[in-house]
Parts: sequence; C-alpha cells; structure tokens
Amino acid sequence: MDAAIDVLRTDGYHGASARRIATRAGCNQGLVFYHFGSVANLLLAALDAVSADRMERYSAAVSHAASLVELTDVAAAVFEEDLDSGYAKVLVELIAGGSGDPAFGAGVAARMETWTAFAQSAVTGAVDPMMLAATAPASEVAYAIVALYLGLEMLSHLDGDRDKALALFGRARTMAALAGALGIIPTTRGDE
Amino acid sequence: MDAAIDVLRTDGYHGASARRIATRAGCNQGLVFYHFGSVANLLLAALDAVSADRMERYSAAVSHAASLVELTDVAAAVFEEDLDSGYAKVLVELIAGGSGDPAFGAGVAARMETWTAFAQSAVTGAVDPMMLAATAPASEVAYAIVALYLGLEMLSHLDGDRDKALALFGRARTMAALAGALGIIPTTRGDE
DNA sequence: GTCTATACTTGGATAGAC
DNA sequence: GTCTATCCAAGTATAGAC
Repeated sequence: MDAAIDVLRTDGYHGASARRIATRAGCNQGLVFYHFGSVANLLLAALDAVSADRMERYSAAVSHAASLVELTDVAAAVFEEDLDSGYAKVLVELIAGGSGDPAFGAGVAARMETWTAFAQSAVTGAVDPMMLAATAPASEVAYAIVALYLGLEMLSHLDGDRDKALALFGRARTMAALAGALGIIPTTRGDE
Repeated sequence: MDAAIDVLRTDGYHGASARRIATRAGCNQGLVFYHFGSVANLLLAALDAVSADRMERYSAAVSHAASLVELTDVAAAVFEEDLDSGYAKVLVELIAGGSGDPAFGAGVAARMETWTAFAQSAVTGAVDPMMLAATAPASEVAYAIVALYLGLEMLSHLDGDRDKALALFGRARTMAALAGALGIIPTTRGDE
C-alpha cells in the first residue's frame, strides 16, 4: 500500500499498474490480486490510508487554531504540506482517474464526504453562528472550501507553481485580520 | 476531433484511446497518427476546440451582464451548461489525466491560462476598482475563481450531484444583491 | 488520405507449484 | 502467502497496399 501511494505520487493514476506497484514494493504482481482482488481496490485502500493520515494532521492543526487568522495560517501550512509531500497529487489523480469508472468514482466520492464533513465542523467551530446565519449555512461554505481547495491543488501541481495558491491563503489571512480588527467577527472562537 | 471530444465525454481520459476514438468517428485507427502524430496531440487539439467554443459562449454571456447580480446569473447558467453538455467532464478529464505526463500537463496548463486571463478581465470589468484595491488584485481573484470553478466541476460530476454547486451560485447571487442594496458595490458596472 | 495488417508493449487477472 | 508462468485484452505506432 505504501508502494501504491508512492507510485501514484510519482507516476500518477495512469502509471499505477499492478506490475509497477508490485515492483516498487519489491514483491510479485500476483499479490496485488491475492490481497486486494483488483488494482482499483488497492488504490481505494491507499486513498483511505492517505486520507486517514492527513485527517489526523488536519484535525490536530485545526484544533490548535484559536482564531480565524490562525485558521488561515494552518490552512496555508497544511496546503503546502499536501503539495510538497505529494499527497495532493495522490488525491487529485484518484479523483480524476476514477471519474472514468463509475464504481471507482463512487468510492472516491464517498471518501470525499469525509472531508466536507470535516470542513463543515471546522467552519461551525471557527465562525460566529450569527455570521453564518447572515451569509450562508456551514454546509455550503464547507462544500465551497473543499471545491476551492481541490481546484487550487489541481492548478498548483498542473503548472508547478504553488506561489499563486499560497498568495491566496495570505490574502485570506489579511482579510480575516481586517475583519477581526473591524469587529465584524470575533478574534477568538467559542466552544464547538 | 468531434469524436475525440465525444469519447472524452463518455469514457473519460482513460477510455480515450486511438482505437476507440477512430471507431467513434467511423474511420480507421491509423488516421489518428497520420493527422495528429499521437493521441496526446489529438486530445490537446480537442481541448482547444472545446475551449474556443466555450470561450465564445462565455464572452457573449458576460458581455450582456450589466451588474454583479447578473454576472452571478450567467455564471450559474454557463456552469450548468458545462455540466449538462459534458464539456466540464472533457476539461476535468484532460487536466487530471494529463498531470501524469509532464509534457501533456504543460500543454493543458498553457491552455488554462487563457481562462484565468478571461476571468481576470471579467473581474476588472464587473467590480469597482476601489473595491479591488481594498481587498485583492484582480489576478488573485481570477485565479481563485478558476480554481473554485474547476473544483466545483470536479465534485459535481464525481458525485453526480449538481445541486450543491448550483446552490452556491444562488448564494453568491443573494450576497451580490445584498451588497448592491447596501451600497457597498455599484449596481451597474462601468466601462471596461 | 484511407485502409489492412502487423510488430511490439503493457496491463489485468488466473492457475498452479512451492 | 509468495512465486512463476501464462492467457487474453487493449494500447501505440508503423509499413505498405490502394
């Protein structure tokens, strides 16, 4: 499974064949089918591993953020981690590659809901309920955040330029600080 | 080329082989290589055709929008068109599938810049320069818009649910109307 | 320009020895 | 559980007849 993640990272969905993964893992190609039944199952299992790993990191980072400004800081930090570590590529490759096969796409879609749920809880925890009521429900905000995050990861590793995306995180930070200074939003967040 | 677009739409990047495209076009597989040299070149040519087609539609729609509210309306309309017509799928498949091959990815990335440039001109045309100066430069806004648009298209055709994305466009419309009513932004836009 | 035929490669998946 | 060996399908690309 580590080999599957590694191959996805370096060779993409297209290159993630049973043979290549097995070679990377230093074992035989037949074992993929013995243990996972199919390559698609192995890739989904790899996605689960990556998701669990990143979710742990995200949860820890978000729980330490006491204000919206700090939240934008951790968002920028984990975003950069995703790009540097190649986890972003793994996710994007699977989302994109999987959209061809309906069954595989459904599996990926189900795993994305974990992330929208996480984003939603982060939003409700960090933003004033009054503010949400005046603008948009947390579920919509969460969906938009996940979509934006995904789009930024795609564009960033497509043109190999992470600076544009990081500039946006910096911009969000500035605006959050401004909103806090103006008293529009609280500078510390309440209990979740 | 029409066949290439059609195959990308129905079978995705994975299924877009020379054989299948040729079959769809009712001709022979060898012709792909005679006319385009490789499958990748054909796909890039198909992307150019789709992009030109959609750009024409987008430009016409945006030029008719006289206010930010109307701009959100046309954005929602063309977004739904993209999903229904399958153009969104073509784009997403190529972006995602192409990220595996560096050369192909570079070709796709170059074609994306056309869209960020378009988004930037739409932003500068529709938003008060004072407002931009106070928040973020048009280039950053444009990049964010393209990323969000891309992410929404991916998520929408991944889970087969366009309602969540369309709800966001409706929300943007409401907020634009609210901002206009409060006098934060002008209700009609100036010359470009 | 378009076709047939073909060489070559790679991939998914299974059977069976150990 | 892991290996070798193998089958079969599908892909890219080219050569050559027409």
